[in-house]
Amino acid sequence: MEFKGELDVRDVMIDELAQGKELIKQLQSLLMDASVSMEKRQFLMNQIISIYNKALNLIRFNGEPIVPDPSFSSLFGGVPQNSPFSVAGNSHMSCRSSDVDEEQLRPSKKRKTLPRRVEMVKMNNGEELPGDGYSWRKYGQKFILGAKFRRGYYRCTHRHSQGCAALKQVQRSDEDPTVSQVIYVGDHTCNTTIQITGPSTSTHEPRVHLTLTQHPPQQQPQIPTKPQLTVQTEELNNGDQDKFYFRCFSFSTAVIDSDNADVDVAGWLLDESPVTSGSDQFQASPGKMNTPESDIRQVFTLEELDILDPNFGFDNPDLFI
DNA sequence: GAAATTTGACCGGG
DNA sequence: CCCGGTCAAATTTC
Repeated sequence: MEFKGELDVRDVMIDELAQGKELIKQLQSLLMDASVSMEKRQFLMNQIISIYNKALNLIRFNGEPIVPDPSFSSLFGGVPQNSPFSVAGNSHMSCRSSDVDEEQLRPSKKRKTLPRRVEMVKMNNGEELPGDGYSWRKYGQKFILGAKFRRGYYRCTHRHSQGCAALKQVQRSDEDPTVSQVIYVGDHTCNTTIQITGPSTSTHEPRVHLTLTQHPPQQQPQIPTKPQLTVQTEELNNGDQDKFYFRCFSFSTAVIDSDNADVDVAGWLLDESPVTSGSDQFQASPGKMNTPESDIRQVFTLEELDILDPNFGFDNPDLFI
């Protein structure tokens, strides 16, 4: 049997350690913030430990394959047992599947597969998967050897209408049934828009529109992308009544598109607590969200949002109730 | 009635 | 031949 050369192993190690460094930076800022939950910190710490374990193993075994823990089925790509998987409390903490793909550690004769992204998702009420911004159609489920729960197979709803080839697989964790591992396979090539119109009164037209748009990729994507959020505003002059409701997605990038300003907002939005209120003032049109309205929560007023501030950051934890 | 889900059959890679 | 992934008919939900 043949394994990757020393150079490849070195590259993988550099990747791993660089990622570890990034996570430590994240952890550092989380530790400064008292409002961040213990689980979230634990999650990051476990990720860091996992990465350093892998790097150590690479050094110890000079790139030879590390036997994955059998309690992680093939779905988990050989993530060590001390991975974040056992840690509850975080939705949509994601990592590139290549992080855990043993193909990185040895050459494969298998044909190249579609890009994959792996996410650990904490389910709402321990039962239902929070929405990810896409519309999916289930096409199968199967018991996988060694797993307690069936794996669900989903494809993009727009597979036939737009030829979108995106797939996802969902499997509940054996250890923590309130957590599911979601694997996104391939990228969306569909162009879908979900529009949410803000609250209106009898005397005013709606003033805020949230539009979730998935654009087809411009180039060959390396990993599946996430949708963009556009916040469009009109007549921002009504003080307290300008509250609106924000969907709990995780985004890699959101775009605020105001009358005269286009503001790019980088950062991740994380679902951290159960949704509580506000769904009665919410309208969705013309499409529908693929999660229940209870998944919508009031987050901030327009004033708080400070929509014209180009430095506005969605990753400010104070925004989230 | 259309759309979504369930479920057993089928297929192909290893 | 086994197993993971997909298909498609049947069934359920909206």
